[in-house]
Amino acid sequence: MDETTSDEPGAEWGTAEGRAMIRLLWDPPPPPARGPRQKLTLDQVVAGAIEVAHAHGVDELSMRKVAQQLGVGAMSLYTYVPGKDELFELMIDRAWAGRAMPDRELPWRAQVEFHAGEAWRMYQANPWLIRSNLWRMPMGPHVLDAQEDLYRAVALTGLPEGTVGRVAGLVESHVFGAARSAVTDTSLSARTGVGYDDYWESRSSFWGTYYSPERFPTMTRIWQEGGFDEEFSDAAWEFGLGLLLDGVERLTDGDT
Amino acid sequence: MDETTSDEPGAEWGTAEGRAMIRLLWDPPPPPARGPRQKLTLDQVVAGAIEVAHAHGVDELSMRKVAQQLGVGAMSLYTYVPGKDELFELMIDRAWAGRAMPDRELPWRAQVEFHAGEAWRMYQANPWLIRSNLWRMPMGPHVLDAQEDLYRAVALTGLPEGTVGRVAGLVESHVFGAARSAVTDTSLSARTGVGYDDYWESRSSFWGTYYSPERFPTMTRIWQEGGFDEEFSDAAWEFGLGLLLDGVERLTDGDT
DNA sequence: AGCGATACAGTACACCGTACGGAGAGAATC
DNA sequence: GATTCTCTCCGTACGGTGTACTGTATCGCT
Repeated sequence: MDETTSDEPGAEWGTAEGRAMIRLLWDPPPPPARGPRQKLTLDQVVAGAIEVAHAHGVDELSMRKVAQQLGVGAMSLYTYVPGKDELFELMIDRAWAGRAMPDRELPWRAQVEFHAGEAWRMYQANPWLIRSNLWRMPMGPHVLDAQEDLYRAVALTGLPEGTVGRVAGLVESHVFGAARSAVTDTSLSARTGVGYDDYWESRSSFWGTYYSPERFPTMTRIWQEGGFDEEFSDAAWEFGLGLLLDGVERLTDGDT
Repeated sequence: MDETTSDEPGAEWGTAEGRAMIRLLWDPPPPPARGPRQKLTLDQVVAGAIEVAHAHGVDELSMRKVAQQLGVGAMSLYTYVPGKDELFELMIDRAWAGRAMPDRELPWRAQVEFHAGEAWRMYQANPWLIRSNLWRMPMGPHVLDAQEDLYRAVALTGLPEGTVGRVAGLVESHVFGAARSAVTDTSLSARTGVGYDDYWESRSSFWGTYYSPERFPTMTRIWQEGGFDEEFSDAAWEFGLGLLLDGVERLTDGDT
């Protein structure tokens, strides 16, 4: 930690750290001119980390495991990356790199729906994105490109700028929430070895002992009507998105 | 990983674990009849853990710290609680216990908005709820009571059961997402010692070096119009909720 | 009084992120 | 060609984590 705390206030080291991270995200890693050749590339390190997250789950993601996966010593990773947090930011930006962009000829609603679908795909393909408390959105090129394009699509509505920002945030946030539910459920299933239906049975002591239809009448009614059956399918989040975009359409109609 | 795969299918140990957790959540802790008197109560343990989470942040929450806070040895906690995960589930249910219920005489929309406001308050008062990857919604009495009441309020719309479940989920998920943004931002500020505006300045190398208005025209426009200024206020999530409930109202109108 | 169950807590183990320092590789300089 | 300087790789170590195990002290019951 060379903090180099000079006379300037504490904002300074934040800059140094931030600059290093930004450079890591935006610049291709400069090949080491002087010393011995590197055994790996930054891309390989990030890919290896993602592989570990896929194989063992994000909770098991550790520098030692990543290093083992790549066939190097644990401390060697620190020549590619300042630390685990930074490695994780790179993983996130790489996941966002897989998001396709919608056809710009489509109407705005179709474009926004396309973006939401891509986000959903991304979370399904990379569940480790959701199950981590390390996550703050990095200012990586792929993240920003995708966000910019979503903003652009929403801006086609002609709504004022502030509203465009909010609506785009709502769309991302909504898909994230739906994915969080789905991933939490499936990862729970994987961990306990029981599926969605079995899970409730396995806690049947609860239903017999503590649950009473008198205390939870609405939940009971919804459950009886099968309202919880397709909770974690595509239909669930598409329904919510539809509601949201209906609201947006109403905004645009009243606007003119 | 001792899976103890006996002749019964894997649901078996899940049951034992689950039953213990459910009992912990729903039954007052049985006072130990036989041995020496306990120095603490389960409630005190949970309260101490929450205190630690508040004081040091959820990342610093550890069994040793909780024990120290309570003036006992680390291992003594395990006589009250099977492990850290279970303790955390108890913390969550306790947080939900603080959620007030709306006046049942109000129209459904006001009741739902009240619930959303309570959820927002809860997340603001307990930021550790959001910054943890341990979180899966426990089937605790306070969680279920609050959810039941939200379902009840949504059901006042007269929508079909499946839709009621989805809308309620959307409301909770929306507030959670907004709170996640807000909490992530403020905790980031606390950690780096720089506020929202300063943060961007501290990464100013990015704006000068890599950001180009040509690549991100919409973001630039929104930023210029001040569209990102009040991102983390109450207005932000209330706007989204309004959009959502507008969509719901449209559903009910078309229903009759 | 003695027995058996139980709470408390010390020690230990495996694992984590990462600071530090040494050994060796290879380009740049003399 | 010899030297110097930089940089990679990695072994070791430190302080932290959750928690299994074990021993001891304490209490209610017989």
